[in-house]
Amino acid sequence: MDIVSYNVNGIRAAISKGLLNWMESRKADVYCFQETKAEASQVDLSSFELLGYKHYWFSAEKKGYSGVAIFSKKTPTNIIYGFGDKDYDKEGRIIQADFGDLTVISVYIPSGTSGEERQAYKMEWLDFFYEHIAKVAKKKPNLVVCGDYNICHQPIDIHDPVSNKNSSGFLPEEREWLSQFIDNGFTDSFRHFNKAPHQYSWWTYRAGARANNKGWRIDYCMTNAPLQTRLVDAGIEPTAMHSDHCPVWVKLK
DNA sequence: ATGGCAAGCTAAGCTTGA
Repeated sequence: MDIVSYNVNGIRAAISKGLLNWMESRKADVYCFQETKAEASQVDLSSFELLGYKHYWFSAEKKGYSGVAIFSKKTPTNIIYGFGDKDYDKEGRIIQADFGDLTVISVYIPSGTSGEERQAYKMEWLDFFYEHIAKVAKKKPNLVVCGDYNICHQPIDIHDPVSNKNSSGFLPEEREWLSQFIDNGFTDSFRHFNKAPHQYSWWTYRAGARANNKGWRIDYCMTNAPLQTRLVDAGIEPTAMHSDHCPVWVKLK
């Protein structure tokens, strides 16, 4: 099972930059997308269907904002759109697909960069999400939680940990939250296989950051403990250029 | 310390993003 997570920063923009051709050659079993910034009805779905993908969308109430989706070769045995919470579901940030005994979640954790209010919301959201995942994990033994976490875990995961020590996405309380999430039974699959520094999944569009690899690793494929023996490999794919993020992936046997 | 780029809404500039 080859699972890819990709914050596409607007799926319509990504399509115009060749997302379909990339998906066709990448041939993943499952694509978890974030920041689709569209309703399914705004996209030519037949082009994805021609590639053999079923598609499931959970969009925000606000047009052109946020939104997650799961695309898969196999038809899921079950799909859950959102948390099942009226308030937390307004921004379209989580979708779950079960494939038999394997459960895949695509999540887009809020950014806290646009001000104190949104940072506070992010922290509150993280607590809610943590409890939600704990509940899902009780029912679903094999769980992959893919997405844009908007948090760098360790100094190795960011190009400049010193100047960013007060930046949203690298705050001590966010990093501590991610440590607890991992301690509670999840594996950062990329770090499990790759110990090297300078491996990122997001770069600002500004100031040639990507060309200079001045990035952040904020996208993760987290796998729970029962999947440990099924981990085959994990990686990031910075050559895919349809977004300010790049795809990250995990392979399970 | 500041600014720098892009997507999308809505129709020139605003919001959000990290």
